Order: sequence, then C-alpha cells, then structure tokens
Amino acid sequence: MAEKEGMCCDSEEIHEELLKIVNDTMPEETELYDLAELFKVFGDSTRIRILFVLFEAEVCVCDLAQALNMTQSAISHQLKILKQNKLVNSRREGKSVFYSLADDHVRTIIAQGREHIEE
Amino acid sequence: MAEKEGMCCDSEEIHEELLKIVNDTMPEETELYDLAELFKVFGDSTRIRILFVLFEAEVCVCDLAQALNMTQSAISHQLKILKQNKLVNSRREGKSVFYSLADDHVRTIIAQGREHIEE
DNA sequence: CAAACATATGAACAAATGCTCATATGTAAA
DNA sequence: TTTACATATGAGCATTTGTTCATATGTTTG
Repeated sequence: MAEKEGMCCDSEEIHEELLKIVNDTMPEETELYDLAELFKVFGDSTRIRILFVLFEAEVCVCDLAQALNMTQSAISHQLKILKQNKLVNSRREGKSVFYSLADDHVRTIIAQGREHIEE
Repeated sequence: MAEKEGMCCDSEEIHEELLKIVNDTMPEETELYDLAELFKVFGDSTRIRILFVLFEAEVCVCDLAQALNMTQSAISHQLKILKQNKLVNSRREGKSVFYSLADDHVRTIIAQGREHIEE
C-alpha cells in the first residue's frame, strides 16, 4: 500500500475504520452548527439567570430586569437571542411583553448540566 | 406604602412575590457561572465534532486531527478545554495520548440538544 | 393628538474566543 | 545521547460577543 499523507501513530487499519465510522455517525455540517449555536445560548450566565426566573413564572421584561438587577436593554437583547433559538415564547399584554419557557428541553438540558458540575 | 424606585408595569404585589421566589430558587452565583461555563464548552462546533468522534471510540490526538481535518494544535487546544471541564479523560500510551468521554451526561446533554433543534 | 410607559434595536466598544505559528515537553527508537 | 514522533502550550491576530447609550417602535391614557 502506498504511503498516505498525514498518517500518524504508526497505525493504518484503525484510521480507515475510524474515518468510516465518523463519516457514518457524524451529523450533517448544518446540524453540528445548529447544535453548537444552541449550546452557545446556554453559555452565558445572564441568559441562564433569565431561564431560571422563567422556570418559576411567566414574567415581563421590566420585572426580569429588576429581578436580575440589570438594564432593560441588556435583558431585551438577551431575550431576543433566547427567542430566536426558540427557548422562550413571548406574549404581549398591553404595554408589557411577557416571556415564558418554550418547552421542557430547556429544563432537561439545564438539569443535566447541573448534575454534571455537581459530579 | 412609599413608592419604590424602579417599579414598573403598574404592579406591586407581584414584584415582591417574584423577587422572593427568585431569591429562593436561583442557584448561587458560582453555580450559575459554572453552568454557563459548561455550556460554553458545548457551544463550539469543533468541540462538538470531537465529542461525536469520542462517542464512537477512544481516539488519539493525531487521529482526531485527521478525522476532523484540522491542525493538531487546534485539536489539542480544544481537548484541553474539554478536559478542564471534565468532559473527556486522557490516557497516555507511549508517544500517543488517547482521549475518551468522561461520563454519560455528555451524551444526554447533546441528545437533548438534538431533540430541541429537531423540534 | 400629545405624553408617558414598556419594549426593541442599532452602533460602538471592551472583553472573550478560536485558530495559526513557533516552540517546548514527553516518549521511544537508533 | 541524538533523532524522530506525538502532544502541549504561549503569543499574536481576527472574529465574536455582551453591555451601554441613544433612540425607535408600540401601547395606553389624558
């Protein structure tokens, strides 16, 4: 067999097999990107805190800002990201907009995360 | 009752109740930070791809680099982050270092993420 | 309609992030 | 010990990200 560029670890069979398995089981490029994008949303403590508030109740923007002691603008920007990624829903009631959790995956994902860091 | 600074939405009782609930159920500052830190790790498609390879087998660094068509250095940097957050373990065998999944929370978290984006 | 309130949004800026490049460390073979 | 291979790591750089500030949009009330 001709030498292959980039071979390493002195193994040859394992590479082929590994590459085959990876090709078979690795999700599509776009799914990988979407997955990373989703977790990026959970990767900010402000958004995590917003979600913890929404675990308890449906809350309007200014209440969120007050509960988390942050600017209305900062909260609003983050809510937009949460909504774009379908983690929250919004409902207008008069001048206020109330936000709530979109589905239970959010709870599950965060619960698993907590389990992990508690070891 | 004296007017409170920062009141909003023309409600008063709800605020107090909300703030109480939030104080009771919101995790500690450090846990929130750690949680966000953990999800940040999942929030990069390179690291996600590494994890998908490790779902299938214990793999050494250069094989990972080859399978994902990336630099050894880039992979090594990301593996360090994965290891710091206890998502992977490593084991030295001669010149090579083999990486493997640390525990099943990783699988669960990613599985939940996939479910979410598939709606 | 105008004024007040609640929310959304664009620009700007500082901080964090991921890759590359060069090089250091660690291990095995000659 | 020297050489070669596998991995780790620090510095530098371009990109992304979260907040602030100013302002726009949307809604209710006077």
